[in-house]
Amino acid sequence: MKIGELARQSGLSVHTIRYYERIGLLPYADRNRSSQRDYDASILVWITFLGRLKTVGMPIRDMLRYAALRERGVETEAERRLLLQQHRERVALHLAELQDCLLVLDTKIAGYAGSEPRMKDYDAPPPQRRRKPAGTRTARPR
Amino acid sequence: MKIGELARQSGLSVHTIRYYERIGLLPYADRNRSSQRDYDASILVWITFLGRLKTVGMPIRDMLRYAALRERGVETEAERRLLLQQHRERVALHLAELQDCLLVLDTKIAGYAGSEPRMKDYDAPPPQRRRKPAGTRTARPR
DNA sequence: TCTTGACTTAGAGCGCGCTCGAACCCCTAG
DNA sequence: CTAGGGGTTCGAGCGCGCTCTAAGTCAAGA
Repeated sequence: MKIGELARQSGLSVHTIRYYERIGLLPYADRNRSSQRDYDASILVWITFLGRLKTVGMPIRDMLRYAALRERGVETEAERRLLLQQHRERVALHLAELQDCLLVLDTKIAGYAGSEPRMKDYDAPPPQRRRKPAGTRTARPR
Repeated sequence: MKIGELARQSGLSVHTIRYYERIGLLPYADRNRSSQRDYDASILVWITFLGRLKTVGMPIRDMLRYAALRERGVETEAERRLLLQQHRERVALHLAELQDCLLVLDTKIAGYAGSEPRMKDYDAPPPQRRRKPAGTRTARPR
């Protein structure tokens, strides 16, 4: 499979695939005799997994650590597990925070919806006095 | 309240506060006679709200739209509600995705933990053939 | 009076994760 | 034979959200 095909199948752009290889997220791909990358379908499994790590917000530098461990084989499994677990915790925290905020947002949305009892907080006119008349960009000389 | 104090109380850095004012996320603050920003505590309410929008991943450009509407007063409430609702939907979707991925991660972690039955997929040696011998950076001349 | 430290501005720089451009190569169909 | 549509490399550029620097002002305490 050439890079364009892999792009179609993986959803990554050709540019991104090359970029990922460059930085080490994707293993160096064999080239055919015209120096074109020739992929095995199995790479899709790894790309899918990377996609999931990305979805859960793992930064590339951590994916790189994972990828490096993976290339070193079975002996690194414990370490890989740890890496995933640690990120898992971070995600769980973030998830909780997200849900909290979502609740607050919902309350606020509900407040906008009802015509009478409105949330006191954020809807008052700007708490600071008004913006300076436009064009008066802090005329203090230096 | 001067900017340093606001920074302490809000958790934003002084730099960030000034940046937010510059781009319009925070209303232009009054200056005292030495040109120093003088904040009213009520600004904290707005900053807190901004923080929540940030937590739920709203890009600054959307916060700006919201802030602009807010400065225009009560008549823009419907629009603001819409803005929040739309973002709410995006977040809800993201949340679901996140939870899915977390499940998959957990399965994988569990796979690493158990010594015998391991997930077939991602633990095989790299699906591509091995990385080129180090140092052989694509010697094809151009 | 002098020092310290918090403040001011304009503008440059940074880390992240891509994204694109230039200039070139190679294969295939018409 | 030629045109088109893939592919290749290196390296620059971009959008985001800050973050920092330089050079200066100002006010309070020793």
